[in-house]
Order: sequence, then C-alpha cells, then structure tokens
Amino acid sequence: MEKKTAKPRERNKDKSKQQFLDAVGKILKTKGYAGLKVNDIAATAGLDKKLIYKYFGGVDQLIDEYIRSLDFWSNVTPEDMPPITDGGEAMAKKTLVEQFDYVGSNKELQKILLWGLSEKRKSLKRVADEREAVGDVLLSNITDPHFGEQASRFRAAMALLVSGAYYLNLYPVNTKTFCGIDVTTEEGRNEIKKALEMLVELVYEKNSPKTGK
Amino acid sequence: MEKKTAKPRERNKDKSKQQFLDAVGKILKTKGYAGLKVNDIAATAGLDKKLIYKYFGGVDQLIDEYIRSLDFWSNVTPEDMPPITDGGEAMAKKTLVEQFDYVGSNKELQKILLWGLSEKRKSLKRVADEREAVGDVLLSNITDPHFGEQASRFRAAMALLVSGAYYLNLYPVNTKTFCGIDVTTEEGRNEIKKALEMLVELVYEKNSPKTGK
DNA sequence: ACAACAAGTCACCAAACAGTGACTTAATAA
DNA sequence: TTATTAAGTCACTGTTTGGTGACTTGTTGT
Repeated sequence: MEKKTAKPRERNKDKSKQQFLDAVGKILKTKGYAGLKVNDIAATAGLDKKLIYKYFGGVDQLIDEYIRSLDFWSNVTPEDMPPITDGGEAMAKKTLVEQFDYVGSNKELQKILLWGLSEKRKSLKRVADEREAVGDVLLSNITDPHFGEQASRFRAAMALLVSGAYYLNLYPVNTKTFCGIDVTTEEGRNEIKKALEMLVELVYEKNSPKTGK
Repeated sequence: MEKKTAKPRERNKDKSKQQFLDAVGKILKTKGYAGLKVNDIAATAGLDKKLIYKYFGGVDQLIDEYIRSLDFWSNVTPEDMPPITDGGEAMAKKTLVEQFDYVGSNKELQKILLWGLSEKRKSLKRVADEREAVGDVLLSNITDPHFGEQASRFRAAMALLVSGAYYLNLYPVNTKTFCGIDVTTEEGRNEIKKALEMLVELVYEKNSPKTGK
C-alpha cells in the first residue's frame, strides 16, 4: 500500500550543481571556510557527495567555482555619483562609508576577506585583484591627478582607511571594543563613519594644490 | 654490544611542558592556528602526545596556557617617551609607526591577531582585552583630555589607523598591493608610515582647541 | 641497593573525513 | 515499449585525527 508517486526525486544536473554552490555559500556564512568539508557540503545540499566529484572534479574545484561566482565589487562605482569637481573628495567619503557599511552587513564578504588573510588560493587572489582593479580606476583617474606628487601619500592614507574599515568589521569576535569604540553598536559605527569623513576631508584640505582653504 | 649510555632519554616534567609550549609557538608561526593538532604538536615537541593530556589536560588547555604566556603589549609604552606637551601628538605618531613595524616583524603576533578574528576563545579575548587596556591608559589620560568633546572622534580615528596598520600587515597572503601600495616592500611600508604620521598630524591640527595653527 | 613513583612510550580503539565502485532509477529518444 | 544514458544512492575502503590503557624505564628518597 505504498504510493508509487511518493517522491520521484528530481533529476536535474544544473539545479543540483547550483544546490552545491548554494550549500558552499551557506556553510561559509555560518561556519567559515574551515567548515567546508565534503560531507557537510553534500548534507547541506541534500545530495550525495559523489556528485561533487562527478560535476566539479572535487571539493576544491567546487569551492573555486563558488568563489568565481562571487561579485562583490561590481557596485562600487554607483551611477548616482555627483560630478567630480572637488578632486574626488565627496566620492572618497561616500565610497569609504559605503564600503564600511557594506562589509558590515555582508557576512559572506566578511568570511571571504578573512579567508583571503588565512589561505593562499588562486581564486581568492582573483577576488583581491578584482577589488584592486576597481579601486585603481578611481585612484588613477580621479585622485592621482588631483594630488599630483602627493598621489602615493594619498593612496597610502586610503589604504589605511579602507583596511581599517575592513578590520573593524572583522574584529568583534572576541571583544567588541577597539580603542574604546564599540564597533557593534550604531553609535560606535557612526563615530567611525564620521572619523572616515573627517580624515578624508583633512587630507584634501592639506594636500590640495590650489585650495589651501 | 650495545652502549647502555646511548640515549638515557631525559626525564623532566617542567622541561617537557616547555617543549610542548614551544612546539605550539613554532607550529603557530609556520602553519597558523589551524595546524595545531595533537599529533603534530607532540611530534614537533619530540614527545608522546599522551603527556599533553597528563600535563595540561588536553590540547585546548595547552593552547590556552600558551596564549596566556604571551605578552605582546607590555612594551607599548616605552620609557624613552618625550614629555607630553603636545596633547600626545608625538606619542601617537610614534606608537602607531612602532605598532605597524612591530606587527610586521612579528609573525607570531600576526597569527594571533588572525586567530582572534577567526575563533571565539577566552584566552584570545584576554589578549584583545589586554591590548585595549594598554591603549586605554594612553587614550584616557593623554588624548581624551586634549580633545575634550572631540575625544571619541579622535578615538575612532585612532581605531581606524591602528586597525588599518594591523590589516595591512595581515594582508599580503594572496596579493601584495592594496590601493596600489605594495605592503611588502620598504618603499610601500615607508609610504604607509608617512601617511600614518600625516593623518595624526592633521587630526591634531584640526581638533586641537587652542592651536588653530 | 631497591622500592616507589612518576616520566615517557607504544599499541590500540573510535570517530571524522575523503574518495570510489557498483548499483538503482528517472528521463529521453528511437 | 524499450534501450540507452546519465542522475543519484549506498556501502565500502583507506586515511587522518583525537584519545586512552597497559606497559617500560629513569629518578629519587631511604
């Protein structure tokens, strides 16, 4: 007395592949890259691990394909940017604050950044290089011309601010405060954003060739 | 015809315990915290893993004891500090640049910082809290009074600069350049140090109550 | 000298994990 | 309908890892 139409187990290679990729993302967000074991991935996807070897060649290739599918930096240069008449000051402020918020709200990106600090891997290098390329468009075309000989000084300052914005978002694992600022509260995060804007402003005030303000 | 004095296998509990602690440090520096497996630790120490359970109760306790033995921040307030007459500006510059160099030259500290971003663990929290406590002495006593109402703004700026200095030292795993600055070369690192000093200087110029310079 | 204790070793077990061969069964096209 | 192909399952092997009981042997106090 068993229904023969109980669960006709769907058979769809593409969909299954996607299920594996989704499973990788889910595990990454929750447990981090160290939790990406074959058995766990298969269990999370609800499919047999054998298929991972069939479809991707192995866990490493699956993971690489997952990483390759990511696209964090495509929206870094939003369309609604005001025209550049200030050497990129407004853009720099906006970009920094947005990046800070974006990383803070995106667990997946946080885990990828941490992974990139922890493991050498081609596909992770690609993520980092891609970000570099996106940033370079802004730096080379907008701020470098404005700062002239001081261009690399400005780049170093931006490197510090961007990486600081990253680190402060990765930081609150064991302790929430950094220099006494609670980086998990709205107040603390606002303080940091204000500081980002202030620092950019100061760099522009100081180093702009014409406007000594 | 065997020498009975071949290798009389030393027996010394304290020395063996130290060998285990040293092994943890060695593995941490080379492979990172993920490489801290019982068998590897025992092999590196040249002793049987059973002793780890005997002496420490387990790997976790061994690792905790190792972390507890660390002392990275005791020398943050060096004796040769000039007297504070500038609201701590010179001190802030010096501390930041020294921290940047210190982290860059200390693989062990780098691994501990990364570990602290990756895993929740009491003993790691202690390391972070200790650093916070050290920093708080300087911030509360020197810079807070100087900046008055803008104190937390300055703290946020320092948080960004310190964490930026950390991140840039952890960064070059997959890619060496950040914002186009090669953080592995003397030139790039000097540029970053100059930027650190410049940013501190600007914050002091802008926010010092009396000297509008 | 030697009893007693603790340092240290070794063999062994159990669980977690990666990987594969042989099978079952759904979809499809002749 | 049925032969073929490929999606998917399952049971199994082998390896790595954590952990422990039973043993051997150096050290120490008397």
